[in-house]
Amino acid sequence: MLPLNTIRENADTLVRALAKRGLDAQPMIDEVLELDQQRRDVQTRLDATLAEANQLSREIGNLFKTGKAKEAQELKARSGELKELSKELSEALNTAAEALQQALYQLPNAPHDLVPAGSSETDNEVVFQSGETTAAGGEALPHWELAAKYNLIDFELGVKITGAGFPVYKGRGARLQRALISYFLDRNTESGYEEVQVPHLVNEASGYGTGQLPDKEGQMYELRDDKLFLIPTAEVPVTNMLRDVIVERAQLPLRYTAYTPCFRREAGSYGAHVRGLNRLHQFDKVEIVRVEEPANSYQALDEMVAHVKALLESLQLPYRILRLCGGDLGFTSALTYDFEVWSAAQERWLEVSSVSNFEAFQANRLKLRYRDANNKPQLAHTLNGSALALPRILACILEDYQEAEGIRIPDVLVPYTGFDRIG
RNA sequence: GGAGGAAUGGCAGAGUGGUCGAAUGCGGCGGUCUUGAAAACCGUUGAGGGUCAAACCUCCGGGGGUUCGAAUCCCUCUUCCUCCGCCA
Repeated sequence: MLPLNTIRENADTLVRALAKRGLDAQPMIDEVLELDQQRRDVQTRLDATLAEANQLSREIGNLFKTGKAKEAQELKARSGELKELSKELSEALNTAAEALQQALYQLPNAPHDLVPAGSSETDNEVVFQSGETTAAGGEALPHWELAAKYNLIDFELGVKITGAGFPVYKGRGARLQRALISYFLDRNTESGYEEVQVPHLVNEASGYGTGQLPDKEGQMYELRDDKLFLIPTAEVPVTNMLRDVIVERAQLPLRYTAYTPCFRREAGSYGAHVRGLNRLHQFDKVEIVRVEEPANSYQALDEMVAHVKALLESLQLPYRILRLCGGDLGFTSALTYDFEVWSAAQERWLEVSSVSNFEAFQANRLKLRYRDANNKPQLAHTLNGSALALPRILACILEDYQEAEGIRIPDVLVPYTGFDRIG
């Protein structure tokens, strides 16, 4: 949710920025400004009414104290009127505030200057590409065949237990995934991210805090009896740790890393391109989250990008970095870099990380603030990124590291796996 | 799951119907003193709305009610604590 004062002060800039999403935001902005004005008008009238009522109560109290009960009784009549009026105004205020809130919820974050205009992923900008993208050539097997061949992952078993998109990892496949998790957590921790273990179910307030709610509940699994949601990403519980918090400036930046499973309904996505590990309903991910002063948040974004780069370099996987265009940019993000790794057998790029700066968009919903140089509470900036998403990394390692007689394990992982090849 | 108790400012903790946004202590910040520091003393110190600035309004876990007036009384929800039961 864009902060109201940003909308009031920079309406024109916002409209121009939002145009990059292919959105004509002018009518929405106008509506917000009008609803804001209405809300304030009602608030002003309510305040005046309450002020008079408070004054009157004091007078009545004094009259009673000095034994002038009769005069006090007379004033009660006016008090009753004021009460009636304040009740009406209070309801009007709620209505106005609710309408404003709803309008604000509809507005996506304003894209940063660097975001290219564009309508789909074809308009994303490749900002970096590493070396060779062909590792194994025409003989390469896709990871689902490798997984079957070496008994690493059993997709059918997952179907039996739960359904499609819930694979069972076995033996060295399970061990390799666990190794990756540990490796990523260790590297993140070394870089100053504090490891946290968080709930995998979140309440509604948390869903609103990071922007999954309203409107996107269809993407999450919901436990209706308890009004809880399975997390689609660790971003939700981790960022919501800071909900309703005012952070001292000296404590910034806050840096967290968390490993969690992620649950996504992915309704409507089927077909060959979702085979194997490409798209799952449950997958593992190690996430990094930062809270920053606004002045530092883009430097922080660059650091996070550099960090994820270093992880991929250390695994020696071919990858590229995309700057998402306006049309592909997430609702809550101002600037996002996607990382994609080359899948040698499928001969396509697989997204393994998405690193975003949300600026004050989430903080505004979360009421996450810090004290500025004048000690005044201001909205902080939040950022997060995957470091990294496991299944696709696993898929690319299997495919890109395959040899005639098995699969090699990237050097950095060997201390974690305890073996240096599969097969 | 059963029975009790509690929820107040960064923390601790007063406050049971009227000038209480809230005593006091600790912590924080500023100052006096000091070569410097500590101690001591003085001052200051919640958030949001609103205003050029003020006035003013809201907030004592959430919601509702009683009353001219609620942190204080009533209802309800949530959370926490104690005891019992169950349990990884």
